[in-house]
Amino acid sequence: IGLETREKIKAFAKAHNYRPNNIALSLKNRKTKTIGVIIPEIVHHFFSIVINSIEKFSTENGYNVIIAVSNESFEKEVLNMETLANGHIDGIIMSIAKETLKKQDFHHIKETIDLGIPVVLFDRVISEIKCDKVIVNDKQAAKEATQVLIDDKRENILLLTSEDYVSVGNLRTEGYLEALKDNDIEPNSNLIIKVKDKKGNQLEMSYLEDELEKVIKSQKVDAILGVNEIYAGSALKVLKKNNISVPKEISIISFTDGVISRYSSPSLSTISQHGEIMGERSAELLINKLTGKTSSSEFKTEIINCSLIKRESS
Amino acid sequence: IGLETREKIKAFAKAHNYRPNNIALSLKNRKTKTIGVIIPEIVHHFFSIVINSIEKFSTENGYNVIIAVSNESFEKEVLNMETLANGHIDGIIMSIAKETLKKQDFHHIKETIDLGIPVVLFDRVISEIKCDKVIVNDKQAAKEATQVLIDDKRENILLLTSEDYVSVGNLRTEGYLEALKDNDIEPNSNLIIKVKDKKGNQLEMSYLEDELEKVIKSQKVDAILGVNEIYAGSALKVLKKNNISVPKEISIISFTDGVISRYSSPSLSTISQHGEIMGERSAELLINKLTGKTSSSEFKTEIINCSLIKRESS
DNA sequence: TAATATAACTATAACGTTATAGTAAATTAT
DNA sequence: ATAATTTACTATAACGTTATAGTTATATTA
Repeated sequence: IGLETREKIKAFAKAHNYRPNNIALSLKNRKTKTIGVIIPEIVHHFFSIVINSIEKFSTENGYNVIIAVSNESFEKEVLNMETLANGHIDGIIMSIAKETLKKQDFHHIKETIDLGIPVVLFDRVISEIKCDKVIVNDKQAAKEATQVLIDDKRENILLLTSEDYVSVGNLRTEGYLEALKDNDIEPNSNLIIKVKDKKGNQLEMSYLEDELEKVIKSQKVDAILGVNEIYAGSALKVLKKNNISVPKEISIISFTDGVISRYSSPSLSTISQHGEIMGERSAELLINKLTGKTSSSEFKTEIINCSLIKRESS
Repeated sequence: IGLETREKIKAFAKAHNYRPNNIALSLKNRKTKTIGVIIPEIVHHFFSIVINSIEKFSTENGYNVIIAVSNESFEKEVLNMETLANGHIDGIIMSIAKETLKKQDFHHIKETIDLGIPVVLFDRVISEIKCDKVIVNDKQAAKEATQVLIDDKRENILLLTSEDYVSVGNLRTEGYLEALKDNDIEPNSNLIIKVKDKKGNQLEMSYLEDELEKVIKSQKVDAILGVNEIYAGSALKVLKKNNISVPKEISIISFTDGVISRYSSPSLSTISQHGEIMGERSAELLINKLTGKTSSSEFKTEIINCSLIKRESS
């Protein structure tokens, strides 16, 4: 088409301020240029960082982001997937809800993949599903953090972790145990608190606080490893209440490098899971699949290295 | 249509696991059943609460939520609006970026409204635009909080606020000044720190910390009112560093009832803006417009009452 | 000038859905 | 048995876009 006519058409379009209808385009092209993200929680430092990063990378690459929140519920996750899969999106990035992990029912994810919709799992993943994944070297990071505590002559390290079915909590527990073993320290089951999930985390936290108070009154504890900063932040409150000085008497290291860690006092040493990188990598993996840059039958698992950020609590 | 045939058709549909294509439906019905949300930041307690609440209410009412982040940038906000307005969404809920407020350029919002797309503004709003709005009684809340401090015999109240063009910061400053006036306290301009926006809030915070340190060393200060919890949290760090006890020597009240306030020590007394309610009301106002429940030419401004949550810092 | 290439214009089908309307068949009422 | 009514079936157009292909007009080359 000649340059002149092309300009004329563009001018005409602008004059009549024409805007292409994206819905019609989606129908025609059979793609929506939209990525669906399903996360368990949005009011959560790590997840909001990841979303932010997904949104950023996707926008730069011409994709919109649509967000659905499962609120840790299996039913809502299934519903979200079905809604999104019905034509709204080209692909899905997700982190699995706790309830789904507990139920071990992943049919909705498999069905979506079978429908030809690429899925990328991040952080909370399962080996059973064949798809791209982005995870953190949880076990190694927990091991290293535990080692740091041991090197500081702390041998009675209390672990604040989640229930077993949460994959990341589990891996972190493994790392903790391995570090103990490597240093010939006998693990003490009284020093492992598995925080029970309760609907509404108010209850969850009071459970943690009660349990922790019991333990520090009956056992020698000179360090705490928390699998997230809410647990560590709550622990700090309990210690303060009992006039235990941190890090002198008990030092603390926690997963999740969020805002609590930075503004608590003493500020918490944390293990950063680099949510920005996770988000970016997830979006990249998905967009590569969507644009056909990578084969739709080969799957990659990217492992992000955590890093320990030393602050006042250790 | 007879019951029998209806069942037969449904059975057939299920057998062939038919799923209606939402894109085709959107094209046909000229509505997408999707709400666009544009916010300045997502890694931010207040905004993530609001989004969560919008998402929840919208899902319950059969709407999806698509999120765009302006990152406080005018250009990105305009871009986001245009993308969303091109057929992706039925209506928009937004909070205006700082840069946009500074520039006072709201053409993109007006154009969207002129296109027949309903817009609801929340928290950061502007009177110039005719649309539904959901705000908080910022001025009154700041006034009341200041009064609480004055009633506690604090007369040298330092205000940590944002630059003038941010409407909420401005209103909170007004409330503070009014409370002083009501109590015949002469406002002292040295006690008002307007935190400069810097790209990347690392710098922003060190500015705040430097300024605050200067003031507390040169002036008598016995209370601090912060317009958000990041400012208050940073202030707490400065006070701790200078061995000033909170709340004994200086008491603190802060806007934004987030996670910093709860886990800092002493925990911060805050003014909650009730993000859940804001989100829900915003979604409700928009959906009412979309479903034709309310006239498209009448606009409401809902005012949410803040509430003071007393903790250890005051 | 004829042959060829380039550009401009026009028409149709398709993406998946439903609303509309018309016809045919079955059922019910008179 | 006929009329009236309900139900079943069929066909077409429309939402806004582009790909495809065919036709006509203009410009370039031999």
